[in-house]
Amino acid sequence: MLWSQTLIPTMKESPSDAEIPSHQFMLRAGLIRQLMAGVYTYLPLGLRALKKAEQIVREEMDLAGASELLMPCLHPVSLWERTGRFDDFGSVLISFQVSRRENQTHLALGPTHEEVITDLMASQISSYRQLPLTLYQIQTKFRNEERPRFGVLRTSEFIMKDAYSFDVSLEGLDRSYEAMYEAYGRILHRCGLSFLPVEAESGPIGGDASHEFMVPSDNGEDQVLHCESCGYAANRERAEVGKISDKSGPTSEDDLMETVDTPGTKTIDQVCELLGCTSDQMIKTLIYRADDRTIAVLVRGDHEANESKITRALDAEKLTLAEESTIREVTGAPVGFAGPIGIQCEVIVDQSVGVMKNAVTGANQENAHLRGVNPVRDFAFTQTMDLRFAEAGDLCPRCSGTMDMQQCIEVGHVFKLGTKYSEALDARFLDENETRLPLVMGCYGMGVNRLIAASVETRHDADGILWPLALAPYEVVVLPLNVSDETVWSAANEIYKELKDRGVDVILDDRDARAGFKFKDADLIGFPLRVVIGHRGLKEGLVELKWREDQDSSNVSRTEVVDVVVTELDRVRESLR
RNA sequence: CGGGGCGUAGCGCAGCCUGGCAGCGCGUCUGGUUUGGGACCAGAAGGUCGCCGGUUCGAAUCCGGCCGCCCCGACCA
Repeated sequence: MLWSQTLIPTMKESPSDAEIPSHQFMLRAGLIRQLMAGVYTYLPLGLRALKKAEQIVREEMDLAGASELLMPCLHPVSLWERTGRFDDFGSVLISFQVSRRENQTHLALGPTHEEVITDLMASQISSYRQLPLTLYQIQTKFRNEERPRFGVLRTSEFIMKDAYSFDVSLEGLDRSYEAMYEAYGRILHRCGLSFLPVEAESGPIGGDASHEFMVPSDNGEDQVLHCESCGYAANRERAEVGKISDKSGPTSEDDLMETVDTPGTKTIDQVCELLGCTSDQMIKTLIYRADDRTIAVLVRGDHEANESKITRALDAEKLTLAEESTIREVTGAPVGFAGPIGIQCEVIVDQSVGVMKNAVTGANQENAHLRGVNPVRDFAFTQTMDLRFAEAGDLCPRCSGTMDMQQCIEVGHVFKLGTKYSEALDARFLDENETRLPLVMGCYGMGVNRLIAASVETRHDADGILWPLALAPYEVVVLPLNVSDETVWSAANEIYKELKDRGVDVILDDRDARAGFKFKDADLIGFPLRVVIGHRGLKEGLVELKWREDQDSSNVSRTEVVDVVVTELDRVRESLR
């Protein structure tokens, strides 16, 4: 490609809308332009990077035994109603009415494709002999994000690889899941990304196992708890907290419980300030409605209750914070003064609360708290549970180590779905005993443009992007210092053509611009390898080679440069296999 | 959807408080000089000052409403 024949609008300055490096550099390097919040055009260079990521994904999916297909973006809403997800998705699903003759048809733009593919399988699969089967597509998804952000990291329209596996049994699903899990690791490795597979919350999509593939990055939206010593890693939503071994009960040195006046203190912070204590000395009492039950959940004041854990602990379907009227009913006080002592409902206790000494908590009467509260002595409970979000420094649930927490970008998510969708959409097959059974499903998503954004976000320096060879829009830039110098220009042109003939992905910067200007652009865009041709070098029969990630350049004979470049590229490609 | 910020030339910004010719830097175009890390000189083009309404002799500037974008939070197969 000749630079002058394509559109590469680089920018010297960063647009003020962009805050994180990936957004800034993708704009400045001329990869993307914004159309509206959360919606971006991929310019020629951006599209090339995207296509490279797609191709890696495609190769690894095929290698893992999956077959590519292409499903529609346009879905009938009726299909979404059959699985109940029209309501589940709410405003995230983009849906609208269109006129067809005298009728109105209700359509949606696909945010994911479990419904469409399961409906397809319902009509196409009839026998166990057709299974197992894994299908995938690479396609644009639409989600009306409440708040798109971070440039291309979280958008309303994005490209996803989504795969779906269909098996006769849970054992089969395990094998299909394993194959996708392995493929995801290979994809991320080939993209040059460092990553962490972590245990994840499967959420409303259902199913009993799920892992996310996380790329550590300060600007990621997810938090991952990770144990260095045993390798345990889990999304903060999911991460367990190791069992606290402290079994000490109350002692004679413990303070006696007393009531203190705390007028007008609605929050933990206000109580702490008034009583001169810290939030980790407080017991936070949250009143929940779990299906038909009212439950008080006790967590330490500085901890955050994890509603997923609470829901599981109670074996509940639906969990919501109680209404003010319910709180008054069980505590006899307005919101803000709840405590475990004398409360008129069931109480469950986080394990960190079980080992507290001389704690402060609500007195279940207006404008009063209790001081010197000691669990067991002052209020009874049969057991403690893990009910809160894990935090950095918490004990690892698998070994004796402690966990750290890191920000991550989620680039992939794999689920074991089971039969939720096949049952809802009646996708069944006959097994060898002539029994009609629902297909056992798994689904596997990967954000293709997130791969690109995550790469830029984690691989850049002050001057610009540091593309891995596998994702770079062009692997090599040929840069003649002065295109009006006939010998320089013809040498550059020849090298460019020879590289192209040898299958190298190369761009020739044929612009009539000053050297410094072209260097800045090459660094900003971050082509992995740069070949500089100038008259000084040519006089001695030399051209210059420089890797974007290296400090120093090297001089190579004009006659050998093409061979050297091809060999070097092969060497680097091999190391990323 | 709550809180905050911003909207003036392609990009980055000043001007607004205190109403009176719409500016600066970069980029673009023309000519010349330059040519290994975002050159220099001379000239030029480019604007419904986000939109609508109000106040005023006069509004980028003051007032009201709306829209858009960014950030924090809530939300997120």
